Amino acid sequence: MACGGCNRTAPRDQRAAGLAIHVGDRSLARAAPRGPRLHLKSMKQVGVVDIAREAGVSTATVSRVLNGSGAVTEATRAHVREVIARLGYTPNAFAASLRKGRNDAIGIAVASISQPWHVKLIRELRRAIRAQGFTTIVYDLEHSEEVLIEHAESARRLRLAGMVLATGDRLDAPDVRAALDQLVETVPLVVIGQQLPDAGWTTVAFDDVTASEHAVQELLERRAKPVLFLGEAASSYLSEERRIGVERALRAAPELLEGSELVTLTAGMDYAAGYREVMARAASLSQFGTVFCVNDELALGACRAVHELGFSVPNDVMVIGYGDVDMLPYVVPSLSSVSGDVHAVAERVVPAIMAGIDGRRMPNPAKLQRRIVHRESTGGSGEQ
Amino acid sequence: MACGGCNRTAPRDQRAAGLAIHVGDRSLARAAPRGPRLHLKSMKQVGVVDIAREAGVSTATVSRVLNGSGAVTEATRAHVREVIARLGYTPNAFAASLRKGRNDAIGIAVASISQPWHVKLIRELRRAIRAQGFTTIVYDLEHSEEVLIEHAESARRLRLAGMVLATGDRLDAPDVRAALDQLVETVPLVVIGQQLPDAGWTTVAFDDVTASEHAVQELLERRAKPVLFLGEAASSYLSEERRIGVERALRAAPELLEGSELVTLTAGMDYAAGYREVMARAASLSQFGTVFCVNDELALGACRAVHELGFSVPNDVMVIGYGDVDMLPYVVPSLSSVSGDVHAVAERVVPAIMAGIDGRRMPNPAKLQRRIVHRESTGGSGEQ
DNA sequence: CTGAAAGCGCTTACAG
DNA sequence: CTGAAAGCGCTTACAG
Repeated sequence: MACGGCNRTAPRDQRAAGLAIHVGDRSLARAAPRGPRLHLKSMKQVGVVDIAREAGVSTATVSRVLNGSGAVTEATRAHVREVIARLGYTPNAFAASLRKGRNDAIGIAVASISQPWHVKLIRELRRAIRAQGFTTIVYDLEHSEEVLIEHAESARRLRLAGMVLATGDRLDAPDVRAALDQLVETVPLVVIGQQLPDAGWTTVAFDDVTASEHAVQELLERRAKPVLFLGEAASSYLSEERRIGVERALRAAPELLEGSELVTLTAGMDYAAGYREVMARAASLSQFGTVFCVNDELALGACRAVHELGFSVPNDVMVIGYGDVDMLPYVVPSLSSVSGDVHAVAERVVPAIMAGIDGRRMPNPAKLQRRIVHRESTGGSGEQ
Repeated sequence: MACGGCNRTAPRDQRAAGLAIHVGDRSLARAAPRGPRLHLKSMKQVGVVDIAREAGVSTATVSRVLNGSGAVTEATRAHVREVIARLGYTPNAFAASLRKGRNDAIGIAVASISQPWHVKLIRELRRAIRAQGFTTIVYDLEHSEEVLIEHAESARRLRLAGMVLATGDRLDAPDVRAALDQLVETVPLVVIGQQLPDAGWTTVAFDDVTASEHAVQELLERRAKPVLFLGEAASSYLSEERRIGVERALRAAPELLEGSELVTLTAGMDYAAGYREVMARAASLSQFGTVFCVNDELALGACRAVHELGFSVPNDVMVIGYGDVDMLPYVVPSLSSVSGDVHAVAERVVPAIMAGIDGRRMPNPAKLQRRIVHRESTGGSGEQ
């Protein structure tokens, strides 16, 4: 397409008719085409050849200046930089990565960015990964297997240098497992939170069984009554680990285990679910000494329900969550939680992913320990 | 590098010595080199030529099958697909984008993914953008100008099809403004939340002045006492808008304006800041009828402080936030908030970004209206 | 220290 | 419906 004002070629229509793009194996029909693309400020973008011509050097020299590689005279370097700035040149990341045969980006995929612990983890990992000279790209799985599979496909297409996957959702559904197995063929992977049998990747995990067991032991010392456990064993690996720990602690006192209730949630693990499950037990709530929740959102909802039912936290029933998000000290009553240190996670993950990039496979590090933080909702003190 | 087991060439060392990568204008020294890269499962990755050879067709046909473009016999298509699956081929996104001269990804940059409203917005935008046949890429600005500038640079290098930027932080610092002006030269941009003069992009915003004014008017009807306003005018555009609305409502009653305090926070707008500012006013708290916060996190921290000081929310002082995040109905007392609909935002943003991609510039749509949600912290009822 | 030239893996007119 | 060939914008041996 010719352009009146200049002798350059206009870029092709960005949104051609009937074009289909592939996401995973499905193809999404493209929306109806719009008119041909008008031009923004500039037409054909400037490239290394334009810089080279204008600076009177070769493209090789421009590239060397761009990448700080090879030796270039300080004078040449300064001159090329000046031309780059003057022409407003931005390197094309695709061309560079294609030629180099690698991508310096590492993916960080988390179960949900609406969970504050995952956000903390993302930021900690980003910092640690950048310190190694890599960039990062964030993936929000929205607790969806379909989205995970899609992102795994995207990671392969983008030839990511590595991938970190943090989720408590089960990864053993056949199609999910297949997607991960395929991913790990070409992209080094570190999974945070769960170990699958014969997995071709490194796993970093907390010892949730022990943490839950200890937490319940401490709570039973405070009040020797049955426990109401809220988790989602069906699709959640972490719920299962935590349930096992709770059961283990309760087995020390058979009559307590007898009276306890280990709920399997099926419709989410958010504020509403915690609220709903406790409200549904209005009649039997007084038999429990503790509501033990697999995350802090459930715990907050549970507290609200206890309050609405006319009971007191912690005088009538104690409540504890998992994750220790920033908000907990500020709610009334302040919420107790089982805490996991993101810094410790990042310290294990980064060497493992770097090893993967170097073609080595690092063995799984020892499980990380969690810490129980008692606040008002379990009678307080202890620490913090 | 030769490889004993196969006759293919090993990929180059992924992490060469002394290599530097560029982020913005700085170059990060790469960590010390490790040993040469060992191979994962496969060596040279399979490409279209391998598929073409194995299938007995041309690379053009393989490409057509891959993209669903052009006409291909159903038999050929099926055969090529079989070969692709058998050889485990994944297209190289760099090569495709380089050749096509475009990227079908749209960036979504938000001030902070630790704020639930932004997470809701990301998900709503992702859904709407995908429906248009584009993929998305999430950027977390961490409330940092430096990170924003970095991401703008990244967006240009990646030749993103478009960019959506949602932040209440001021964008008028010279280097930030320069980065955005440069970005918009090549990448269509839509900014959510604030209008800058002579901006080359479309803005979608709420009418925060009016919303704040109305909210304070309603609260003054409930209790005609001065207001404690918590915001961060220095670096926050949204704080300023909201402060103006609050002042406007207070001007109706000069003695109330007189007694009110409009605080300019300087160290963040999180739970801790809300808590700290109210605690610092232990002596004077009883003079205020309302604590008006520019976000929900501040409001939660403020509630806690009121509680610790021995006052009651809402009987002694009312508290209201901004954003209406999911948790608010579940805290005690449940928190009132000024709500903004992410769906309405996405409905304005997507056509604007599509227009930008088509080379058109859409005028700013009318400001969106917010809704005041009264819960227990302002005396409840009203709605919800 | 610098340049000429090949090539990364795709897609797309163009020709048949 | 299919193929041969050019070329997207870089980087990198290689030669000087």
